[in-house]
Amino acid sequence: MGTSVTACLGSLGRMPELPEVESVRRQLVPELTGRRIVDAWYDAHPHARLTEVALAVGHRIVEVRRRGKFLLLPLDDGPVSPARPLELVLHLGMTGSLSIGPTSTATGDPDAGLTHVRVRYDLDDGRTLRFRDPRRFGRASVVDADDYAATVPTLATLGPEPLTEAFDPEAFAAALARTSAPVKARLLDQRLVAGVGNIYADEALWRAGIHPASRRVGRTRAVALHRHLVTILEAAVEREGTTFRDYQMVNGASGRYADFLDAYGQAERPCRRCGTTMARTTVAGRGTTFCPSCQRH
DNA sequence: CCTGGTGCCTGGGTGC
DNA sequence: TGCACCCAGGCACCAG
Repeated sequence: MGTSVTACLGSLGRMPELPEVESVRRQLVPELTGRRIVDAWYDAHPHARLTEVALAVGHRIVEVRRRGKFLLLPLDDGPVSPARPLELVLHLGMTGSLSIGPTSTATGDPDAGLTHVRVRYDLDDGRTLRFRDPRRFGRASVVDADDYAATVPTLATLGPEPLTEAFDPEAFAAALARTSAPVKARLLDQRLVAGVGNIYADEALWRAGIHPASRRVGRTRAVALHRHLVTILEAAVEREGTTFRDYQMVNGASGRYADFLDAYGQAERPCRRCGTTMARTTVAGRGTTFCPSCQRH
């Protein structure tokens, strides 16, 4: 029961996109599945995106799922069976991370030496799940399962999971054809496809040879972009296991992961495809790196 | 409906 | 060494 080591299951300095969140999910499954939440505490900061956190108390975590960048923890009926099943929704934002470690009674320190803890859940195995979030961009909410429209808007309109058959190339191409916004803005807005953030948007657009600010992406290029998105996300999910362990900051990414990046963080370096100096601009309000030569509008 | 712009938040980096 | 400034960005929200 319990452990003296606090396992960190977070982003460790990189913004968590689908592969990072999937990695966290896989680490959480053996720790949290079947555990009952016996007590809760949360940060009362007025801008904290923490709602109904305490409703989880008394309920067991049935499983640990993921949709896009959201972690979804369905809860069992608990002591008082609610009209609808409850679900704990977690989003790591930019800087969020989760850890499982000793309870406050074991250490005398509620946060076990950790900084910026926003939520604590004491578990029935004598350990505590802690949600850390220095910049408060993440969220934690207990909501009615599968009824997100009023509670988690982005989740309510979330697009298909890119690593499932629900992510269809023809539907993706058709959706892109229907928009006039920059293609990168559409990749980031979570409705066309779930889980893509700034890093993988830049990477996929580079691979597909598409300018991030392009407002016209025809069927052929859209299908290529779809294929590259899947390939890149699959590769990133595979690499996550090692990325968390030997974490080192290099251009905002871990040591091993940095070698994998062709666009993100590569400004002023030669394009790995054509040698042109990579450029940096702003698209959809986000820092964007691209090759001005081989990524076309 | 769609689109683009702004604010939230704070650690870390830069420039003087 | 100290200090002011500014950037990173996922998502919510708002105006047009």
